[in-house]
Amino acid sequence: MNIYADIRALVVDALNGLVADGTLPEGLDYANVSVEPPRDAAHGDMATNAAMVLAKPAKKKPRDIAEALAAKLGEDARVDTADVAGPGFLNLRLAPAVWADVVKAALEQGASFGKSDMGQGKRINVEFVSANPTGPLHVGHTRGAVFGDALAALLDFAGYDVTREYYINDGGAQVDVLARSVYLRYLEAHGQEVAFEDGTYPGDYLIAVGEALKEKVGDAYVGQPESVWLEEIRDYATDKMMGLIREDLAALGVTMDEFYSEKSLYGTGRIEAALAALESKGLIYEGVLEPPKGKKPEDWEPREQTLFKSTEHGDDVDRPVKKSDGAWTYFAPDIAYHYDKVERGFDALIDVFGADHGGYVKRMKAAVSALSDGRVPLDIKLTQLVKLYKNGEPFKMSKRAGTFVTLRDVVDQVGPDVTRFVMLTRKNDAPLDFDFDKVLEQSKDNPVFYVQYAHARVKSVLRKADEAGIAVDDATLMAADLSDMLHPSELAVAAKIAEWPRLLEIAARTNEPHRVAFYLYDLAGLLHALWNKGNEETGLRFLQEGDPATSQAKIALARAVTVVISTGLGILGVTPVEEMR
RNA sequence: GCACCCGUAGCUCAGCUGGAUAGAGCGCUGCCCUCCGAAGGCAGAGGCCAGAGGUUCGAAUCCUCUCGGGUGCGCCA
Repeated sequence: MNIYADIRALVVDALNGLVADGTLPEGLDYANVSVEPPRDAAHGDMATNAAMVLAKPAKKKPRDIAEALAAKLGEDARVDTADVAGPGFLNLRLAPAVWADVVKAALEQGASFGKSDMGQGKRINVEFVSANPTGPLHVGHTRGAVFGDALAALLDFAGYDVTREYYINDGGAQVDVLARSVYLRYLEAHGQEVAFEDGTYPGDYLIAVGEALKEKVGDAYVGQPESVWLEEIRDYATDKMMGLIREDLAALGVTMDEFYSEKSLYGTGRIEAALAALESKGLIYEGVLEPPKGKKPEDWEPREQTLFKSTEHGDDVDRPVKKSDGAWTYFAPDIAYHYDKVERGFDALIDVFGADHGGYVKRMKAAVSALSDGRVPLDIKLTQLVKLYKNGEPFKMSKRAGTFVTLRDVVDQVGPDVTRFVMLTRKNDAPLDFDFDKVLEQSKDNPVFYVQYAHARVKSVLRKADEAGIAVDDATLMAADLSDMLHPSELAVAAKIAEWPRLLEIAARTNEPHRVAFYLYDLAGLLHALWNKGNEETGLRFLQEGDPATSQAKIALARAVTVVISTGLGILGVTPVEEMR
């Protein structure tokens, strides 16, 4: 049940009625007609801009249309009043029964409340994390992981068929570096002194891998040249690293549907096939790129390369797919990978990258546009940096020394639920401050706590009601008489609940799961406000001593709040708590 | 030099395919509470939405330019 959609349908019906009786001309486009919550509650429950949007095409004054529309809408039982305001807004005040219905719908639909079919079962691929398989995930990856997983859940809830996918960069030079680093640890396991030069990974996490390798192959590789061991150690090490990464993701509660190997694209003709597809469209040529203006690289010299004419699809310059020595650039397998996604039949693609990859957005979009002839949209979401703090002090880390803060460090300290919620308290493209102490604080300043507390408070009421012998199962609550739910604080909560399906549609359409987190915070705030009012006006308390019927009506509203909070937290991947401890 | 992201209250940030008098938390000021319906409550001050043009009935939102911050810019993934 989406009350906004219902009322919009009502408005459209009324408009059609006006067309039928000749007040409005035929053939009007209603696309821009919207029904929204007004910014100021004094304006009513909902407002529509229909009169203003249609004034020009209908060649009528907005206020005239609004008044005619108001008369029609007033006939519906759901509309109490319809007032023309300002330049032609139509403010609607809805019948109390509408809010009662919303509460009941939430109870009836439970965990499905807010689900929609906007996705129409379309297949959508969300690629995220895709960290190099050279070590454990760090904080930056954590944000991408949480964002991608929540986005996937959000889209799933909105009716899409979602695939969560991880692209394993196991085909480039970085996995050779990994292999050499593991080899050093392997020698170390054999008691040798080794030095970690630049261009190797010094992190401690490879010690165990070196030792495990020794267990496996003994001294077979000691003193041997790279040609003997590189390939095998590389495969062995990337395997181990992916195991590590899967465990990290599991600790955060993230499960991928698909791990796609870059290496599987090599030597199988896949890259060649993707480029042939581009070539057949006349988008591949041999050419020489202009050096970037202003900042010219020291060793720049013109070279002929194989280029993808990405400028035909919105990029700024054409991009090389082959190096001057004939080897593929990293971009070539990326093209092949995205070609594969298109060929697997996805209707839409989403890539989640770190903000430092912002420079690749246009070329990836160009590639997908070209490969799918513009059929498959690709949205690329960038996640900004996470700045770590402890007690308000910046938390320094150095990747060179191998002392970076890992996903594990974060999850072990504050838990997966807190980690996930906090990561979504900012829009994806805004930097995020993460303070290890503040996120655990039990105070109103902490959104995680604030939302969980609202949920726990209601759960506590349900327990107390049960102890008092009042039935509070959903079936009973659904049957409660809500006609006395008239206090502004109660109606504000009900109205917020009514916004839930609409909020989800907006969040899914914009691919912005953070909106769910902000919404939950607002909803929790309204619940707390109502609760606080109950301190003074005892008639607003959920539990009314000796009056089961009234209690059940009040509790129905509260229970509906927990339905939305637990569903919302579920989308964010956070477990709602039953009580605060 | 070019591209992308960002610029909203003292601070950290929301702001719906363009909608009415631009919101929240912190901080600040004032009042209230000391009740396990605990982990505070209520109210108030505080804004040229970086700046200038443009489109529109209407712009924080869309377009152009300027300023400021971040990221990136062939043979690294």
